[in-house]
Amino acid sequence: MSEIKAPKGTRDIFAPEIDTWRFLENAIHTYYRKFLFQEIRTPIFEHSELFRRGIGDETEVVQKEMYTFRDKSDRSLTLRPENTASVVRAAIESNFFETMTPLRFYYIGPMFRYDKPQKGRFRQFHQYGVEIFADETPQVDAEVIFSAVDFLKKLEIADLQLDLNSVGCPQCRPPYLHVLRQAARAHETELCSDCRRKIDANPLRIFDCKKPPCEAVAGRLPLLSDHLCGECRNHFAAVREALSWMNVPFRLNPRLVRGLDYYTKTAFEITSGQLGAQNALLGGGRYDNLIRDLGGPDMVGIGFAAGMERIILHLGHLQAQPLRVLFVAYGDPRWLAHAVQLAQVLREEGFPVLLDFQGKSLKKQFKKADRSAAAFTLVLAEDEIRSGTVSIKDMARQEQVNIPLKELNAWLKKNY
RNA sequence: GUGAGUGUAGCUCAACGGUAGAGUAUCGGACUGUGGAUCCGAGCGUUGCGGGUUCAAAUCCCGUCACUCACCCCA
Repeated sequence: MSEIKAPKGTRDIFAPEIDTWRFLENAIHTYYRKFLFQEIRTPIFEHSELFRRGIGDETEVVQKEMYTFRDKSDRSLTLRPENTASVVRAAIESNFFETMTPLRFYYIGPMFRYDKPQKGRFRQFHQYGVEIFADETPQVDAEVIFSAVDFLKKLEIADLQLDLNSVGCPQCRPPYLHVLRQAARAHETELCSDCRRKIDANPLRIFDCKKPPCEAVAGRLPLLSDHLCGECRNHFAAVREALSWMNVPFRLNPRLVRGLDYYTKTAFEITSGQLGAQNALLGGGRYDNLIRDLGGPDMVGIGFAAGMERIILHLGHLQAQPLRVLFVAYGDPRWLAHAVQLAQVLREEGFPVLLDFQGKSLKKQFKKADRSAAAFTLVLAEDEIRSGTVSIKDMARQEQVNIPLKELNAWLKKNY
Protein backbone atom coordinates (compact mmCIF):
# COMPACT_ATOMS: atom_id res chain seq x y z
CA MET A 1 0.00 0.00 0.00
CA SER A 2 1.53 3.28 -1.04
CA GLU A 3 1.61 6.38 1.05
CA ILE A 4 -0.85 9.14 0.21
CA LYS A 5 0.84 12.46 -0.22
CA ALA A 6 -0.42 15.99 -0.76
CA PRO A 7 -1.37 16.49 -4.41
CA LYS A 8 1.24 18.03 -6.66
CA GLY A 9 1.47 21.76 -6.24
CA THR A 10 -0.26 21.79 -2.86
CA ARG A 11 1.35 21.95 0.53
CA ASP A 12 0.70 21.81 4.23
CA ILE A 13 1.39 24.87 6.31
CA PHE A 14 2.27 24.51 9.96
CA ALA A 15 4.53 25.94 12.63
CA PRO A 16 6.58 28.00 12.42
CA GLU A 17 5.46 29.22 8.98
CA ILE A 18 1.81 29.33 10.02
CA ASP A 19 2.62 32.25 12.32
CA THR A 20 3.87 34.21 9.35
CA TRP A 21 0.60 33.53 7.54
CA ARG A 22 -1.46 34.75 10.45
CA PHE A 23 0.71 37.83 10.68
CA LEU A 24 0.20 38.57 6.98
CA GLU A 25 -3.54 37.95 7.11
CA ASN A 26 -3.93 40.22 10.12
CA ALA A 27 -1.86 42.90 8.43
CA ILE A 28 -4.10 42.77 5.35
CA HIS A 29 -7.29 43.09 7.41
CA THR A 30 -5.89 45.96 9.43
CA TYR A 31 -4.50 47.81 6.46
CA TYR A 32 -7.40 47.56 4.06
CA ARG A 33 -10.02 48.43 6.59
CA LYS A 34 -8.28 51.79 6.86
CA PHE A 35 -9.34 52.36 3.25
CA LEU A 36 -12.90 51.31 4.05
CA PHE A 37 -12.74 48.15 2.01
CA GLN A 38 -15.31 45.51 2.92
CA GLU A 39 -14.15 41.93 3.14
CA ILE A 40 -15.90 39.55 0.77
CA ARG A 41 -15.75 35.76 0.63
CA THR A 42 -16.99 34.11 -2.50
CA PRO A 43 -17.28 30.37 -3.28
CA ILE A 44 -14.17 28.37 -4.03
CA PHE A 45 -15.88 27.05 -7.17
CA GLU A 46 -18.14 28.73 -9.68
CA HIS A 47 -19.86 27.86 -12.92
CA SER A 48 -17.10 27.39 -15.48
CA GLU A 49 -18.90 29.84 -17.72
CA LEU A 50 -18.12 32.70 -15.31
CA PHE A 51 -14.39 32.36 -15.86
CA ARG A 52 -14.69 31.70 -19.58
CA ARG A 53 -16.64 34.91 -20.02
CA GLY A 54 -14.76 36.91 -17.42
CA ILE A 55 -11.15 35.98 -17.97
CA GLY A 56 -11.45 35.30 -21.68
CA ASP A 57 -11.70 32.09 -23.67
CA GLU A 58 -8.38 32.59 -25.38
CA THR A 59 -6.29 33.12 -22.27
CA GLU A 60 -3.73 30.66 -21.04
CA VAL A 61 -5.56 30.40 -17.74
CA VAL A 62 -8.85 29.32 -19.29
CA GLN A 63 -7.31 27.18 -22.02
CA LYS A 64 -4.89 25.16 -19.95
CA GLU A 65 -4.95 25.91 -16.26
CA MET A 66 -8.46 25.52 -14.92
CA TYR A 67 -9.54 22.78 -12.56
CA THR A 68 -12.87 22.05 -14.20
CA PHE A 69 -15.17 19.18 -13.24
CA ARG A 70 -18.76 18.08 -13.57
CA ASP A 71 -20.90 17.61 -10.50
CA LYS A 72 -23.54 14.93 -10.10
CA SER A 73 -26.09 17.07 -11.88
CA ASP A 74 -23.73 17.45 -14.82
CA ARG A 75 -23.02 21.12 -14.18
CA SER A 76 -19.60 22.28 -15.31
CA LEU A 77 -17.89 23.85 -12.33
CA THR A 78 -14.40 25.27 -11.92
CA LEU A 79 -12.16 25.86 -8.93
CA ARG A 80 -11.56 29.60 -9.05
CA PRO A 81 -8.26 30.53 -10.76
CA GLU A 82 -8.66 34.13 -9.57
CA ASN A 83 -11.26 36.08 -7.66
CA THR A 84 -12.22 39.18 -9.62
CA ALA A 85 -14.85 37.48 -11.76
CA SER A 86 -16.43 35.99 -8.63
CA VAL A 87 -16.53 39.30 -6.79
CA VAL A 88 -18.18 40.96 -9.77
CA ARG A 89 -20.66 38.10 -10.04
CA ALA A 90 -21.48 38.38 -6.33
CA ALA A 91 -22.00 42.12 -6.56
CA ILE A 92 -24.32 41.74 -9.52
CA GLU A 93 -26.21 38.89 -7.91
CA SER A 94 -26.76 40.79 -4.66
CA ASN A 95 -27.81 43.95 -6.49
CA PHE A 96 -25.07 45.96 -4.85
CA PHE A 97 -24.91 48.15 -7.90
CA GLU A 98 -28.46 49.38 -7.27
CA THR A 99 -27.76 50.89 -3.90
CA MET A 100 -24.26 51.68 -2.86
CA THR A 101 -21.65 53.26 -5.09
CA PRO A 102 -18.76 53.23 -5.27
CA LEU A 103 -18.11 49.76 -3.92
CA ARG A 104 -14.85 48.71 -2.33
CA PHE A 105 -14.07 45.07 -1.57
CA TYR A 106 -11.06 43.08 -0.46
CA TYR A 107 -10.60 39.34 -0.20
CA ILE A 108 -8.16 36.68 0.97
CA GLY A 109 -8.28 33.08 -0.09
CA PRO A 110 -7.03 30.10 -2.06
CA MET A 111 -6.98 30.02 -5.86
CA PHE A 112 -6.30 27.08 -8.15
CA ARG A 113 -4.42 26.74 -11.40
CA TYR A 114 -3.18 23.60 -13.08
CA ASP A 115 0.39 24.80 -13.53
CA LYS A 116 3.70 23.05 -13.20
CA PRO A 117 4.98 23.94 -9.74
CA GLN A 118 8.23 25.75 -9.19
CA LYS A 119 9.57 28.39 -6.84
CA GLY A 120 6.71 30.71 -5.91
CA ARG A 121 4.20 28.83 -8.06
CA PHE A 122 1.67 26.35 -6.80
CA ARG A 123 -1.51 24.69 -7.96
CA GLN A 124 -3.30 25.80 -4.85
CA PHE A 125 -2.01 29.22 -3.94
CA HIS A 126 -3.35 32.15 -1.99
CA GLN A 127 -4.13 35.65 -3.05
CA TYR A 128 -5.38 38.76 -1.41
CA GLY A 129 -6.77 41.48 -3.57
CA VAL A 130 -9.02 44.47 -3.80
CA GLU A 131 -11.71 45.57 -6.23
CA ILE A 132 -13.32 48.99 -6.55
CA PHE A 133 -16.43 49.29 -8.68
CA ALA A 134 -18.17 52.29 -10.19
CA ASP A 135 -15.37 54.81 -9.92
CA GLU A 136 -13.90 55.86 -13.23
CA THR A 137 -11.55 58.55 -11.91
CA PRO A 138 -7.84 58.12 -12.60
CA GLN A 139 -7.20 59.09 -8.99
CA VAL A 140 -8.82 55.90 -7.76
CA ASP A 141 -6.41 53.93 -9.94
CA ALA A 142 -3.60 55.75 -8.21
CA GLU A 143 -5.06 55.12 -4.79
CA VAL A 144 -5.33 51.39 -5.46
CA ILE A 145 -1.75 51.31 -6.70
CA PHE A 146 -0.57 53.38 -3.76
CA SER A 147 -2.21 51.01 -1.31
CA ALA A 148 -0.58 48.02 -2.99
CA VAL A 149 2.88 49.54 -2.84
CA ASP A 150 2.48 51.10 0.57
CA PHE A 151 1.29 47.87 2.13
CA LEU A 152 4.26 45.90 0.82
CA LYS A 153 6.58 48.64 2.04
CA LYS A 154 5.06 48.49 5.49
CA LEU A 155 5.91 44.80 5.50
CA GLU A 156 9.49 45.95 4.93
CA ILE A 157 9.76 44.18 1.62
CA ALA A 158 12.65 45.72 -0.23
CA ASP A 159 13.76 45.59 -3.83
CA LEU A 160 10.29 46.31 -5.21
CA GLN A 161 9.63 47.50 -8.74
CA LEU A 162 6.32 48.99 -9.85
CA ASP A 163 5.69 48.73 -13.58
CA LEU A 164 2.92 50.74 -15.16
CA ASN A 165 1.25 50.71 -18.53
CA SER A 166 -2.02 51.42 -20.27
CA VAL A 167 -3.49 48.61 -22.33
CA GLY A 168 -6.09 50.80 -24.00
CA CYS A 169 -9.76 50.17 -24.46
CA PRO A 170 -12.14 48.76 -27.11
CA GLN A 171 -11.86 52.11 -28.90
CA CYS A 172 -8.12 52.14 -29.41
CA ARG A 173 -7.00 48.56 -29.05
CA PRO A 174 -8.47 46.95 -32.20
CA PRO A 175 -6.97 49.52 -34.59
CA TYR A 176 -3.66 49.21 -32.78
CA LEU A 177 -3.72 45.43 -32.92
CA HIS A 178 -4.26 45.67 -36.64
CA VAL A 179 -1.18 47.87 -37.00
CA LEU A 180 0.79 45.63 -34.67
CA ARG A 181 -0.09 42.47 -36.59
CA GLN A 182 0.98 44.03 -39.84
CA ALA A 183 4.27 45.13 -38.39
CA ALA A 184 4.87 41.73 -36.82
CA ARG A 185 4.12 39.92 -40.06
CA ALA A 186 6.78 41.98 -41.75
CA HIS A 187 9.31 40.43 -39.35
CA GLU A 188 7.70 37.01 -39.18
CA THR A 189 10.76 35.09 -40.29
CA GLU A 190 12.83 36.55 -37.44
CA LEU A 191 10.40 35.42 -34.76
CA CYS A 192 10.37 32.12 -32.88
CA SER A 193 7.62 29.63 -33.68
CA ASP A 194 5.80 30.57 -30.50
CA CYS A 195 5.73 34.22 -31.39
CA ARG A 196 4.65 33.50 -34.97
CA ARG A 197 1.64 31.77 -33.51
CA LYS A 198 1.00 34.81 -31.29
CA ILE A 199 0.68 37.15 -34.26
CA ASP A 200 -2.86 36.01 -34.84
CA ALA A 201 -3.80 34.76 -31.39
CA ASN A 202 -2.50 37.50 -29.11
CA PRO A 203 0.12 39.77 -30.67
CA LEU A 204 0.64 41.77 -27.48
CA ARG A 205 2.33 38.72 -26.01
CA ILE A 206 5.18 39.01 -28.49
CA PHE A 207 6.46 41.76 -26.21
CA ASP A 208 6.81 39.17 -23.46
CA CYS A 209 9.16 36.84 -25.32
CA LYS A 210 12.64 36.74 -23.84
CA LYS A 211 14.39 35.21 -26.84
CA PRO A 212 16.94 37.75 -28.17
CA PRO A 213 15.75 37.74 -31.81
CA CYS A 214 12.15 38.25 -30.69
CA GLU A 215 13.21 41.00 -28.29
CA ALA A 216 15.01 42.70 -31.14
CA VAL A 217 11.89 42.59 -33.29
CA ALA A 218 9.71 43.68 -30.38
CA GLY A 219 11.90 46.74 -29.95
CA ARG A 220 10.89 47.89 -33.42
CA LEU A 221 7.19 47.10 -33.20
CA PRO A 222 4.69 49.93 -32.70
CA LEU A 223 3.70 50.49 -29.08
CA LEU A 224 0.18 50.73 -27.77
CA SER A 225 1.18 53.76 -25.76
CA ASP A 226 1.61 55.62 -29.05
CA HIS A 227 -1.81 54.53 -30.27
CA LEU A 228 -4.05 55.25 -27.30
CA CYS A 229 -7.30 57.06 -27.95
CA GLY A 230 -7.75 60.51 -26.42
CA GLU A 231 -9.68 59.27 -23.44
CA CYS A 232 -7.17 56.54 -22.58
CA ARG A 233 -4.25 58.89 -23.05
CA ASN A 234 -5.76 61.50 -20.75
CA HIS A 235 -6.70 58.91 -18.17
CA PHE A 236 -3.20 57.45 -18.15
CA ALA A 237 -1.62 60.89 -17.82
CA ALA A 238 -3.86 61.67 -14.86
CA VAL A 239 -2.98 58.37 -13.19
CA ARG A 240 0.70 59.16 -13.50
CA GLU A 241 0.16 62.62 -12.12
CA ALA A 242 -1.79 61.33 -9.13
CA LEU A 243 0.93 58.79 -8.44
CA SER A 244 3.44 61.58 -8.27
CA TRP A 245 1.25 63.39 -5.73
CA MET A 246 1.31 60.25 -3.68
CA ASN A 247 5.04 59.87 -4.01
CA VAL A 248 4.80 56.48 -5.67
CA PRO A 249 7.75 55.86 -7.99
CA PHE A 250 7.03 53.73 -11.03
CA ARG A 251 8.59 52.58 -14.25
CA LEU A 252 6.67 53.07 -17.47
CA ASN A 253 6.72 49.72 -19.18
CA PRO A 254 5.01 49.80 -22.56
CA ARG A 255 5.57 46.06 -22.84
CA LEU A 256 3.65 45.19 -19.70
CA VAL A 257 0.74 42.97 -20.67
CA ARG A 258 -1.69 41.32 -18.32
CA GLY A 259 -2.65 37.69 -18.64
CA LEU A 260 -6.38 38.15 -18.33
CA ASP A 261 -8.46 39.61 -21.13
CA TYR A 262 -10.65 41.89 -19.10
CA TYR A 263 -8.10 44.61 -18.44
CA THR A 264 -8.50 48.06 -19.97
CA LYS A 265 -6.54 51.28 -19.56
CA THR A 266 -4.35 51.11 -16.45
CA ALA A 267 -2.29 47.94 -15.95
CA PHE A 268 0.37 47.50 -13.30
CA GLU A 269 2.59 44.91 -11.72
CA ILE A 270 4.91 44.83 -8.75
CA THR A 271 7.91 42.56 -9.06
CA SER A 272 10.66 41.66 -6.67
CA GLY A 273 14.31 41.10 -7.32
CA GLN A 274 14.47 38.53 -4.56
CA LEU A 275 12.19 35.92 -6.07
CA GLY A 276 13.16 33.39 -8.71
CA ALA A 277 11.67 33.31 -12.16
CA GLN A 278 8.20 33.87 -10.77
CA ASN A 279 8.96 37.38 -9.66
CA ALA A 280 5.52 39.02 -9.78
CA LEU A 281 4.27 39.78 -6.31
CA LEU A 282 1.13 41.50 -7.42
CA GLY A 283 -0.66 42.47 -10.59
CA GLY A 284 -3.78 44.32 -11.53
CA GLY A 285 -5.47 47.02 -13.46
CA ARG A 286 -8.68 48.56 -14.64
CA TYR A 287 -11.50 46.51 -16.17
CA ASP A 288 -14.10 48.87 -17.51
CA ASN A 289 -16.20 46.32 -19.39
CA LEU A 290 -16.10 43.25 -17.18
CA ILE A 291 -19.14 44.10 -15.09
CA ARG A 292 -21.27 44.66 -18.17
CA ASP A 293 -19.84 41.57 -19.87
CA LEU A 294 -20.88 39.48 -16.89
CA GLY A 295 -24.45 40.71 -17.13
CA GLY A 296 -24.26 43.67 -14.78
CA PRO A 297 -24.79 47.36 -15.38
CA ASP A 298 -22.37 49.39 -17.45
CA MET A 299 -19.99 50.15 -14.61
CA VAL A 300 -16.24 50.25 -14.39
CA GLY A 301 -13.86 48.55 -12.01
CA ILE A 302 -10.24 48.37 -10.91
CA GLY A 303 -8.31 46.02 -8.68
CA PHE A 304 -5.31 43.82 -8.16
CA ALA A 305 -4.38 40.44 -6.79
CA ALA A 306 -1.26 39.60 -4.83
CA GLY A 307 0.42 36.21 -4.40
CA MET A 308 0.67 35.50 -0.70
CA GLU A 309 3.16 32.63 -1.01
CA ARG A 310 5.46 35.02 -2.82
CA ILE A 311 5.10 37.63 -0.11
CA ILE A 312 5.71 35.02 2.56
CA LEU A 313 8.99 34.20 0.83
CA HIS A 314 10.05 37.76 1.65
CA LEU A 315 8.97 37.77 5.25
CA GLY A 316 11.09 34.95 6.59
CA HIS A 317 9.85 33.19 9.64
CA LEU A 318 8.66 35.37 12.45
CA GLN A 319 10.00 34.71 15.86
CA ALA A 320 6.74 33.62 17.41
CA GLN A 321 6.27 34.80 20.98
CA PRO A 322 6.89 31.63 22.95
CA LEU A 323 3.94 30.74 25.13
CA ARG A 324 4.57 30.94 28.86
CA VAL A 325 3.39 27.44 29.57
CA LEU A 326 2.32 26.25 32.99
CA PHE A 327 3.01 22.55 33.33
CA VAL A 328 1.13 20.65 36.00
CA ALA A 329 3.10 17.69 37.37
CA TYR A 330 1.46 15.21 39.72
CA GLY A 331 3.78 12.21 39.80
CA ASP A 332 1.64 9.27 40.70
CA PRO A 333 -1.55 8.61 38.68
CA ARG A 334 -3.45 8.72 41.99
CA TRP A 335 -3.18 12.51 41.91
CA LEU A 336 -4.17 12.90 38.29
CA ALA A 337 -7.71 14.02 39.12
CA HIS A 338 -6.39 16.85 41.27
CA ALA A 339 -4.01 17.87 38.53
CA VAL A 340 -6.74 17.88 35.90
CA GLN A 341 -8.93 20.06 38.08
CA LEU A 342 -6.11 22.50 38.71
CA ALA A 343 -5.46 22.71 34.97
CA GLN A 344 -9.12 23.50 34.37
CA VAL A 345 -9.07 26.31 36.88
CA LEU A 346 -5.88 27.79 35.47
CA ARG A 347 -7.12 27.65 31.89
CA GLU A 348 -10.31 29.35 33.03
CA GLU A 349 -8.03 32.12 34.27
CA GLY A 350 -6.51 32.36 30.82
CA PHE A 351 -3.19 30.55 31.31
CA PRO A 352 -1.85 28.08 28.78
CA VAL A 353 -1.63 24.85 30.74
CA LEU A 354 -0.18 21.49 29.82
CA LEU A 355 -0.13 18.23 31.68
CA ASP A 356 1.04 14.80 30.75
CA PHE A 357 -1.51 12.01 31.19
CA GLN A 358 0.91 9.17 30.63
CA GLY A 359 3.71 10.38 32.87
CA LYS A 360 4.89 7.60 35.10
CA SER A 361 7.02 9.57 37.51
CA LEU A 362 7.67 13.14 38.52
CA LYS A 363 11.00 12.85 36.80
CA LYS A 364 9.34 11.97 33.51
CA GLN A 365 6.85 14.76 33.93
CA PHE A 366 9.57 17.29 34.57
CA LYS A 367 11.26 16.05 31.44
CA LYS A 368 8.05 16.67 29.49
CA ALA A 369 7.76 20.09 31.09
CA ASP A 370 11.25 20.86 29.93
CA ARG A 371 10.53 19.63 26.40
CA SER A 372 7.45 21.80 26.19
CA ALA A 373 9.48 24.83 27.25
CA ALA A 374 7.36 25.39 30.34
CA ALA A 375 7.99 28.62 32.24
CA PHE A 376 6.75 27.13 35.50
CA THR A 377 6.10 23.59 36.60
CA LEU A 378 3.40 23.32 39.26
CA VAL A 379 3.80 20.25 41.40
CA LEU A 380 0.63 18.86 42.90
CA ALA A 381 1.60 15.49 44.35
CA GLU A 382 1.18 13.70 47.66
CA ASP A 383 2.89 16.22 49.95
CA GLU A 384 1.12 19.18 48.39
CA ILE A 385 -2.27 17.56 48.45
CA ARG A 386 -1.92 16.58 52.11
CA SER A 387 -0.94 20.11 53.03
CA GLY A 388 -3.26 21.94 50.68
CA THR A 389 -0.36 23.58 48.88
CA VAL A 390 1.25 23.65 45.50
CA SER A 391 4.94 23.78 44.64
CA ILE A 392 5.98 26.10 41.84
CA LYS A 393 9.26 25.69 40.09
CA ASP A 394 10.62 28.44 37.94
CA MET A 395 12.23 26.32 35.26
CA ALA A 396 14.72 28.90 34.04
CA ARG A 397 15.89 30.03 37.48
CA GLN A 398 15.70 26.57 39.01
CA GLU A 399 13.98 28.05 42.03
CA GLN A 400 11.05 26.42 43.75
CA VAL A 401 8.53 27.72 46.25
CA ASN A 402 5.71 26.06 48.12
CA ILE A 403 2.57 28.09 48.72
CA PRO A 404 -1.00 27.42 49.83
CA LEU A 405 -3.15 26.39 46.87
CA LYS A 406 -5.52 29.24 47.69
CA GLU A 407 -2.81 31.77 47.01
CA LEU A 408 -1.79 30.35 43.64
CA ASN A 409 -3.89 32.75 41.62
CA ALA A 410 -2.49 35.77 43.43
CA TRP A 411 1.03 34.40 43.13
CA LEU A 412 0.66 33.93 39.39
CA LYS A 413 -0.76 37.41 38.93
CA LYS A 414 2.38 38.72 40.54
CA ASN A 415 5.04 36.40 39.14
CA TYR A 416 3.79 35.04 35.80
C1' G B 1 3.33 20.58 -21.99
C1' U B 2 9.38 20.74 -22.48
C1' G B 3 14.26 20.38 -20.08
C1' A B 4 17.85 19.64 -16.11
C1' G B 5 19.17 18.08 -11.13
C1' U B 6 17.91 15.13 -6.83
C1' G B 7 15.38 10.65 -4.36
C1' U B 8 19.16 6.01 1.51
C1' A B 9 16.36 5.92 9.24
C1' G B 10 11.52 11.09 11.72
C1' C B 11 15.53 15.06 10.18
C1' U B 12 20.72 16.18 7.98
C1' C B 13 23.79 13.13 5.19
C1' A B 14 27.75 8.81 4.31
C1' A B 15 28.74 3.89 1.92
C1' C B 16 35.44 1.99 -5.08
C1' G B 17 29.49 -3.22 -8.02
C1' G B 18 30.73 -7.16 -2.44
C1' U B 19 27.18 -7.84 5.21
C1' A B 20 23.28 -0.47 4.53
C1' G B 21 26.21 3.34 8.33
C1' A B 22 27.06 8.08 11.24
C1' G B 23 25.24 12.47 13.53
C1' U B 24 20.77 14.19 15.45
C1' A B 25 15.94 13.18 17.20
C1' U B 26 12.86 9.36 19.75
C1' C B 27 12.38 5.62 23.66
C1' G B 28 14.56 2.87 27.97
C1' G B 29 18.31 2.66 31.89
C1' A B 30 22.34 4.72 35.23
C1' C B 31 18.78 8.58 38.50
C1' U B 32 11.84 5.38 42.57
C1' G B 33 9.55 13.84 44.62
C1' U B 34 12.36 17.35 40.18
C1' G B 35 14.11 18.94 33.67
C1' G B 36 18.56 20.52 30.55
C1' A B 37 24.62 17.70 31.03
C1' U B 38 27.20 12.93 30.69
C1' C B 39 27.47 7.67 29.98
C1' C B 40 25.17 2.91 28.51
C1' G B 41 21.47 0.51 25.68
C1' A B 42 17.16 -0.07 22.16
C1' G B 43 14.09 0.42 17.93
C1' C B 44 14.40 2.28 13.28
C1' G B 45 15.01 1.06 6.40
C1' U B 46 11.54 -3.66 1.34
C1' U B 47 17.94 2.42 -0.33
C1' G B 48 10.82 6.26 -4.11
C1' C B 49 8.56 2.25 -7.27
C1' G B 50 9.01 -1.43 -11.45
C1' G B 51 12.03 -3.95 -14.73
C1' G B 52 17.01 -5.16 -16.84
C1' U B 53 22.59 -6.30 -16.68
C1' U B 54 25.57 -9.21 -13.07
C1' C B 55 27.78 -14.75 -9.21
C1' A B 56 26.45 -10.10 -6.59
C1' A B 57 22.96 -3.54 -7.46
C1' A B 58 21.85 1.90 -2.80
C1' U B 59 25.75 1.96 -6.65
C1' C B 60 25.39 0.48 -13.74
C1' C B 61 21.13 0.67 -17.67
C1' C B 62 15.82 1.52 -19.01
C1' G B 63 11.09 3.00 -17.50
C1' U B 64 7.97 5.33 -13.97
C1' C B 65 6.59 8.45 -9.85
C1' A B 66 7.80 12.39 -6.50
C1' C B 67 10.48 16.76 -5.20
C1' U B 68 13.49 21.04 -6.75
C1' C B 69 14.84 24.62 -10.36
C1' A B 70 14.32 26.59 -15.22
C1' C B 71 11.34 27.16 -20.01
C1' C B 72 6.31 28.43 -20.61
C1' C B 73 2.75 31.15 -18.05
C1' C B 74 1.63 34.10 -14.05
C1' A B 75 0.20 35.99 -8.33
